[in-house]
Amino acid sequence: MCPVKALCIKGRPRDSKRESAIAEASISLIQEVGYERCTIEAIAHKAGVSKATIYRRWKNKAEVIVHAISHHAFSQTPSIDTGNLRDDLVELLLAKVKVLKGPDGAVIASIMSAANTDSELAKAIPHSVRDGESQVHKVILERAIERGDISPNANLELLAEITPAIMTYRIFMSQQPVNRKFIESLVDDVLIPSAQKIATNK
Amino acid sequence: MCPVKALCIKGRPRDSKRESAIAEASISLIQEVGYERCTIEAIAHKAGVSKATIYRRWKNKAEVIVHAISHHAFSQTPSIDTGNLRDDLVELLLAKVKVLKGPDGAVIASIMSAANTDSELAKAIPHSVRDGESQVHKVILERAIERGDISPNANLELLAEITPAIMTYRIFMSQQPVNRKFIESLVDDVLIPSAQKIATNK
Amino acid sequence: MCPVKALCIKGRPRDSKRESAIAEASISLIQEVGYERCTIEAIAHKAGVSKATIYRRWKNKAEVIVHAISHHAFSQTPSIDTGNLRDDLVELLLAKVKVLKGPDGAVIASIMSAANTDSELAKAIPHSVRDGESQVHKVILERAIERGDISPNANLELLAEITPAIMTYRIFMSQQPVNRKFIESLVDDVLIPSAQKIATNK
Amino acid sequence: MCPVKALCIKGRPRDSKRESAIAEASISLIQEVGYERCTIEAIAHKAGVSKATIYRRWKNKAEVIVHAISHHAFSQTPSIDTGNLRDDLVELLLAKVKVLKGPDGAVIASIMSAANTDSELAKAIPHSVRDGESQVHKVILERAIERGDISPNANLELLAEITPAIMTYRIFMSQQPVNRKFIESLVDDVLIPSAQKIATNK
DNA sequence: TTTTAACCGAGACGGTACGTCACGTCTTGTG
DNA sequence: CACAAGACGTGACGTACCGTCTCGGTTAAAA
Repeated sequence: MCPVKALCIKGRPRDSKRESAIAEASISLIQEVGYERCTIEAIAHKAGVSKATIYRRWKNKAEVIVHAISHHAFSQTPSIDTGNLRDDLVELLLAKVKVLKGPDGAVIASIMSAANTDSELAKAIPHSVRDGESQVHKVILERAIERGDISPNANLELLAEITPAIMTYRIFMSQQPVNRKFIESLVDDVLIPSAQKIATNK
Repeated sequence: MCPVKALCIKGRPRDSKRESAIAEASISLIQEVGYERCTIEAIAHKAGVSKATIYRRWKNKAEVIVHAISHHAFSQTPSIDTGNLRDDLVELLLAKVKVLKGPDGAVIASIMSAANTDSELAKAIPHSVRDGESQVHKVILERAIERGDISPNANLELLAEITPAIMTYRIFMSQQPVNRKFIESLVDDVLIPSAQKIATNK
Repeated sequence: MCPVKALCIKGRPRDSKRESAIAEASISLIQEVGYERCTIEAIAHKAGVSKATIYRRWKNKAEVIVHAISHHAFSQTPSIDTGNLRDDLVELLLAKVKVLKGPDGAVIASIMSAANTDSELAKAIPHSVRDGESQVHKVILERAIERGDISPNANLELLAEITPAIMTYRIFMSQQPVNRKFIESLVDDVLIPSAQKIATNK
Repeated sequence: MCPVKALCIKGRPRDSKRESAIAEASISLIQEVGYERCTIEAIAHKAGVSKATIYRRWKNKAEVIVHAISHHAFSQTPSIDTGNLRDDLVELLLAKVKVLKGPDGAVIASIMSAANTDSELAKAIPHSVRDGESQVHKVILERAIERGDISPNANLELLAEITPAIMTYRIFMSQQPVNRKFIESLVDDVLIPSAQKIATNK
């Protein structure tokens, strides 16, 4: 007999393998057909799972997607070390564009849809996205600090936020090209000056 | 008889008043109930128009919205003149946040939905958004140039693109707060250093 | 475990009460407003059922109606016994006219619409109509045989088919009156001679 | 000046060629695609005419069809003369079946639809159908009278009505076969006994 | 000859019903 | 209880056809 009533869960326990199957199915469906045509029924079928099993765990399509995204290992930008900050940043951004235009791009785009529908829950998503992204940023920037390429006044967090913001904006909203030329001007005209700024007159 | 065959339009001409009625109805519905609950039937009813009249012009709900947005006059940020660049920018960004969180915020958010579904046509949208936004930017920056506050090396277009990008990202995607503190650090740590950068090491 | 695989029905079984509710709703709507104004949505609403539930079972409005009709118990002509064949037949036909002009008339008329659209499935309908009709016929004719009023050469099935045919034709197609005078001449000039015919010269 | 006001018709007169073009287009569309898919727009297009021109003349689709049918020359059964009544009738009915199963069959079937929808106006239609059909009947029957094959008591009109009724019923409603065997039993067991009946016991 | 009024083709328009699709819930039998 | 299967109510979608209307342009009788 179960001594602690509240912990005594009767019946068949949930199979945790289902969670991951559903998450994987969701992501690959988004990559294949896009968010709009990624239906719950299709996810269920692809995951070899029934709809009830999905809705027993999450109350919404949005939450299903949120969970899938937040457990998705986004393709990582490779570690970069050219020896100087400027070229490190350019290479990093070029690598990021490649990711955003690859299969994970559709996933990122779907975040934006989900975010609109489900503003409350969408809050949780970008952490995972940002966390992954900022890792490489940090390495590059820390190396630059050691070299003395970056002013101690620099706002590193903000710098790490600007790049995904402007690239997402260009690629998914204004549909403008994000080529090497644009990236170089972004690095030379914004990121480097900001990283090297002398003092705040605040 | 019509002298120029190609110009001789047969049949009852489309009533352009319908187009604008539909566009207005779409926008105000998005503002009232959001993109998801803005149905074609509701638009038709509000515009005093039949569904057929809508689908005769656009093949999709997405295209209807795209058209509506691209013809929408977004609320403008007021003209600002504090006398110095830094405060101009802070005031400008504060005003923009207000807009993005007001009724037009829902409209902007809906752009992101439409953009996913309708990547081809979505290209046309942001022009209207950017064009409106960049106007005030230009005034502020030009005034700063006259005062000598901005280096001739500054990349003004890029500067004008960063602000909407990061604000949209924060508000609609990462759901992070966009308060005075954040805006000030954005201005002081990124925009000003970039505007005043001395030379390109390219 | 289900021992017989083929009989093991998975998933929630269809609720057969829905079928009958839909059929009843269809028939009563046809009786009330006629075939043309009997919409699927109205049927669904009257049956307390959703459109999807209807379209899950039948692929067409026509098939819905076909099913409804083929499960409808048409109002029966009462049993008749005047003691002689001639008057039995006259009374029977008068009773039938009454039925065809009553609520079931609209239903019979709708058969003709459905039959045009849905020639394949319409085959199934008239069984129900004929089966009900022929019952009373048989009783009358068998009694007449016992009395010796009918020649053993008579083609009883054909006789039983002529009356609904000519009455349907008159009422629904040529819109001619079907009054007592017409019925008497039909009985005296066609049915009785045919029933009493002496021999086939074939 | 026009002396009789009522007769004074100004403006471009209606082109009567349109009426026939519309009627022909209607009939051939019914023959090709059936009543259900014979739309006003298709008729207009096929007749090289605008919808307005159609609705200027008739207020309904039903009336358009009614007019077309009532001006349609149904394919005639050929004149028959085998020398005896029984074989004349059999040949006649076989010829009629052929007609009903040919292109005009669809037209006849459409009458039934129109009759249901438009009970008021449908009254006018069958005259044209019956008139054409009864012609051949009459010739055959009159010849039989001359030969003395038919009793002077026979109800010829009723006889002429039974055949189309039962054949229409079989072909379009109960979908039963109308083959030579059925036709012979109809002639031998019903038509001939009725035609030769000795006296009315009325 | 000019005016006038109805005709005509084309196709926009409001309306109504259709048949489809996805969501999220519910109901079976089975493990 | 979990689970697969799939029925169910709901509500929006996009389509099709009806019958009306509004254009520019034509045609024949009336003035």
